Amino acid sequence: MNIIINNEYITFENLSDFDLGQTLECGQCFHFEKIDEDEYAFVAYDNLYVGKQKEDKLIVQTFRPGDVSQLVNYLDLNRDYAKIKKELLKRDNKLKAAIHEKGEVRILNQEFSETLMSFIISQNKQIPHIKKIVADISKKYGAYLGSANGSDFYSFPDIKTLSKIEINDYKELKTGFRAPYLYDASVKLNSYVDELNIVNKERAEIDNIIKRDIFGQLNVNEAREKLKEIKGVGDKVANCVNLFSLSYRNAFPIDVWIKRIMEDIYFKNEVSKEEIQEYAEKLYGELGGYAQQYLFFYGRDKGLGK
DNA sequence: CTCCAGGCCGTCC
DNA sequence: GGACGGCATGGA
Repeated sequence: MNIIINNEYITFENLSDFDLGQTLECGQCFHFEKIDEDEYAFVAYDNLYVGKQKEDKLIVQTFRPGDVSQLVNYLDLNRDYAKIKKELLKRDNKLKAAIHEKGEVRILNQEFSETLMSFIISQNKQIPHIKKIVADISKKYGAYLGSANGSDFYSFPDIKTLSKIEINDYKELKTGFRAPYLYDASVKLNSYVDELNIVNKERAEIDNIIKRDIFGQLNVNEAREKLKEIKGVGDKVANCVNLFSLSYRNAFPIDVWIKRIMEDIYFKNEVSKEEIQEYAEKLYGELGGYAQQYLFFYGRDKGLGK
């Protein structure tokens, strides 16, 4: 991979095992819009990016001076996915079709607070509606970041701002029964900031400190239980946060889709979530998160097990 | 009109 | 500890 910086444009050359569209559309994040063929506007932390990819070349427009390494880390571009896929196929050749079709997905390293709130919203909702609510919350409480293709983009509200949002405010944003859950999450997020005595820090740094000092010493099971202290967070939401934000690549979230897909591919009949969890752990081990995402995206696209 | 959505909670046994 | 209904809202 080669990186060239020219004013507000960052160009990545010789990319491998990466597709921006696949990475954003696979269901791991909700704060983006497709604005043209192979062109996406996406928000990470308090940055807006507009990326256009042609084969192994990606050009990203930025909207304020920032650290390139932040974007590289967000997109997980410094990891050897060829090696991961090779190892996964060695463990289980049944992943072949999924990896062949969706093998250019990368697992993002997203901001903890936004990922947590987004996946609390995600329960019992379809992806387009999750995206709408995330955009609405950002528009109402976040900061304006820039415009792309006629649409305005806003940051997801930071923790300090979240702490001022009341249950009824969330209800007005059509979050329904999730409103008290979102409120409780914002209280917990704020308590982390207080507990760690984080003052006067930049947004990304606050995120780093929470990840390091609250979750850094925990294994994936401990982190999941810690997250479940938040109302409205169960096994599935917790594992999504583990995988897509806290970098536990062995987390294997089980939702209605992955359950049906696993039953279709491996079991040929209905099995419990616990059984699937155990099976995935044995089969994929520390690479479970990658396998889960290839399977989820592939299966959802194919309508497997519907 | 019905049924379901990247689930989880409270209550029941 | 396992099963089950309820839950807000929107789209098929």
